[in-house]
Parts: sequence; C-alpha cells; structure tokens
Amino acid sequence: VTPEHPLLPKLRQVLELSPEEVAAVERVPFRRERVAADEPILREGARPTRSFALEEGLACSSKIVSDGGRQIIALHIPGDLPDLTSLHLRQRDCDLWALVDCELAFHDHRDLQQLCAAQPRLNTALWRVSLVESSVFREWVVNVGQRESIKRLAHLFCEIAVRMQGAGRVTGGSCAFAATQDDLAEATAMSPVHVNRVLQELRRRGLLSFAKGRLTVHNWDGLAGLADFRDDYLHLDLRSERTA
Amino acid sequence: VTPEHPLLPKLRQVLELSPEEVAAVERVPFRRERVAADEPILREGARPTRSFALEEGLACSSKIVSDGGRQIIALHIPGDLPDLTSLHLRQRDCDLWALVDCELAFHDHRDLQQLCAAQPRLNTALWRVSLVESSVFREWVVNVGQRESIKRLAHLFCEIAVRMQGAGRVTGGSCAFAATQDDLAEATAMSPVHVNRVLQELRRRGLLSFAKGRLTVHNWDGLAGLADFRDDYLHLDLRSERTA
DNA sequence: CGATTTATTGAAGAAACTCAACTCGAGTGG
DNA sequence: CCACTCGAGTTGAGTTTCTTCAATAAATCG
Repeated sequence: VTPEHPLLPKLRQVLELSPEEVAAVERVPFRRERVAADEPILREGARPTRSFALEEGLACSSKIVSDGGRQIIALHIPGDLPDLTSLHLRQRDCDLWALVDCELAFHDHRDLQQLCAAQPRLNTALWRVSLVESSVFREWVVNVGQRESIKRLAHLFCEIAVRMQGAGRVTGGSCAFAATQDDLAEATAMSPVHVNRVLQELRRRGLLSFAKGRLTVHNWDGLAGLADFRDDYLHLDLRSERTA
Repeated sequence: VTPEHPLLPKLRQVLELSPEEVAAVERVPFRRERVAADEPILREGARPTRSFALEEGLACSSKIVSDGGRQIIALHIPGDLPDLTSLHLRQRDCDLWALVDCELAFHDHRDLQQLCAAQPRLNTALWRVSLVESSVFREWVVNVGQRESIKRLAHLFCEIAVRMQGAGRVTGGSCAFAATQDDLAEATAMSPVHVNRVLQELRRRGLLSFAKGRLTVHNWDGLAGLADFRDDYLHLDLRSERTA
C-alpha cells in the first residue's frame, strides 16, 4: 500500500523524525513474509533473532493456562511491532498468532541494535513504543478485572477504533477488524456465548456494527461513555514531546 | 540496610555490571523521601521530572473506574523502579500508592538520561527492566482473566514470593508482605469477602500463612502447582545474557 | 453443493458478589 | 487501666452475572 519503510509508521507515532533519522531507518534491511490465518507467528519459549512490523492483517499475543483456557493479551494491528520485546528479552513469554492472513516485515536484531546505537533518539522512540504497549496491558488488566461485560466489550472496540484511526485505517467511520466472536471472548475473558449476546445489545443500542470482518462505530460518544473510555493510556500525544 | 546506590539492586537483576558501570551509577544523585501508608506517591495525569526506586515498603499502581471500582495493576516491592515509565512517557496513566510506609529514592530524569547516554548497556538494562515489568502485566491479564479465584490468589502469592526472593527479602521461607485482604481483592479483581474465604482455604490446605503483614509459603510445590505458576514471565535469567 | 466454521438461541447451573452483622486486636485517651 | 474507637478480618444468606451445555441457524469455503 505504502512504499514507506515498515518501521516508519510506528516511529512517527511517537516521534517527529528528522530527515537524517528517516534515512537511517530506511537503511535497515527487512524481509517480507506472510503468515496464514490461525497460524502461529512465534511460540512461547522461542528465542527470535529478529523482530517484525505487522504490515497487513491482525495478530494477537496470547497465553494458554493449564485447564486449556486461552487469554488474548494484546491485539496487533497494521503498523505495530508486536515482538519488539525480543530485542532485549531473550525468550518469548507468550504466543503470537495471526488471526487473519498477515504480512510481516522482519528486521534482524543486529540491524536494529545498530540503528539504536547510531541514533539515540530512535532508540528512545522504540523504548517509548514498548512503554505505550505496556500501558495498554495495564488498561487490559483494568478492563478484564473491573468492567462488566458490556462495558468491557465496548472498551475493547473503543481501543481498536482509536488505534485503527492512529494507523490511518479508518475510512468513513469503519475499519477492517476481522476478529471472530471467539477471539473477542478470549480477549475480554468472557464466554463466546456471552460475547454474542452482549454484541447484540451493543448493536440494538445503535452503538456499532460488527460483522463480516468490519467494525463500524455509529455513536462514538455513546460507546465511549458506556465503556468509560478515555484515550490517555494510548499516549497519542507523544510525537510533539521533548526527547532527551 | 544496604549502603548500595538505590538503582544498583534492580540493575544487577538484569545485567552483570562492570566496575565502571557501577561507578557511573553511583554518580547519579538521588534524594530519599518517605511516604506514609495509604498516601499517594503519584497520581494519574501527573508529569514527573524524576523517577524513583522503592527502597523499603510496599506500593501499588492502580486505576479507578467510573463506578468507583479500583484495580491494582502492579505491586511494587523493594528494589523496584515503579515509575521508570515517566522517563519516556510524559504523563502518568495510573496512580501510584504507598500501601505501607515507604522509603523512596528519587533520581532526576536529567541525570538518568545522562547516565543512559553515557552508558549504552545501562540504557539497555533499564529498557529491559521496563520490559520485564511489561511481561508481568501480561501475566496479570491472564491471571485476572482466566484463573478461578483460588488459583488466582495462589498465583499472586507465588509471584510475590519469587520476586521477594530475587530482591533478597526472603528469610526462612517467609517475607514481609503487609498487603491487606482488601488490597489482595483489588489486585485479583475479587471481592474482599471472597478473598477472605479463599485465603482460609489456602491456609486449610497447608499451602501458606498470610497474617500480620507476613507471607510464609509452607508448600511451594503445592502452591505453584495449584496456581499453574511458572516463573518464565519474570525473566530471572537475564543477568547472564548478551547485551548489544 | 456438502462440509466446516461462525453465529445464535434456550435453559439450567455455578462461581462469585452484595449486604449486613459480628469478632477481634491494636491503639488511644479519659 | 479500662472503655472506646477504628481498621481489619470473618461469617451467613440471598442474589446476580455469567458460564456451560446443547442444539440450531447462517455463512463461508473448497
């Protein structure tokens, strides 16, 4: 879609890049690969020597517990760097799955480390990316722990809508979001049956449509109000900030 | 207790420090302050210009939702750097409270940034610290989302036990952990009443004691087995790893 | 078009919550 | 030194939200 280097979209979200920095990023080699829907990208325990940007598709980080239950911990949308962690943490502590067909762009850790060493502001920017991700995890603890089911699902949709917007993936109030109801259940720690019923309620209230792999928000204020959603935790204002 | 610089214990957990690096850390100025139990350390929305190490006590990160519910997102024990985030994220996205009387050691962001610029390995080490914290959040999503109440509480105790061990705070199988049952309820997203009953069950099974501000694990294998606990997500093996 | 997901519906059941009272121990001040 | 208060912990009982199970409908895919 865009001829841009796969790391640039995310970096631009957290930092105003200088021309030299853009050039430095563009010198980082990468290799495009595809992963089919419902295939693993990385498994818990893996020790990657490269990280990747998700260019197209939808992926998730998840863990299995002993009784077979699965918790989705994060949803990854285009532009995201779902495995930045492995740049500094040897071993993966959760699975990474493609929820739909995905296009990935892999970068060797070696090259990323070179980039970080040569460009301290980019090093900081990547650290920031991981800190924002961390903030999202915190909000998910709150979401799963404290909010009743309808607010919980609504909150998830709000987050997706805002992040899709930030990734430039919203057109006409709607975006591609091909999660299944089972996926939503695993992300919100609800049963699939309950997700189905709550979804019907959200639709009945005229807040959103969610079908055929698309999410359309019909009433943002209503949805965000119901969900108790504030976008602070996504730290959207980073670009304009000082860097060391 | 220890005459060591307050940043050293945590850094040593993620990196083998050279003498020069130790010296560089020791040059970072800090200022000790106390915060009384149940007092805020930092509020959501704050824009700190310094970070701190928790030297003594117990603190938590938490968020309030609209209906008044409170979720504890993280527990901070001695040695932790609970507000490292603010070094790169302007605005705090959750509260930080002292659960008991705490001793903090504050470092100006300016000085930390200088340290990071001068010592790339320490920069990486601090990034790692924040990544491990992030991994703990992921596990909390799983804990709150997937585990039934007894396993959930057991898992929290396992985590505390292991982290206290890593901080050198376990003596004779027991450690100071002065959380109240209400605190545990907010950390596990259970009602206080239910926490009380589940605690009784854990004691009845002879797995642990938790009273008078102390946690004692009587049967580690039993507790860890019940909790489905594996310590991978704490990334305890980092010290021995390569750094760029 | 048959096969396989995915979505939907109904009904019974369980885990955990709420509410309210009560106990206990540690201070505190008369 | 004892009565009092206050926070923390404990107990009982009724209620709710959400789960589970099982069956059916609809949609998607080869």
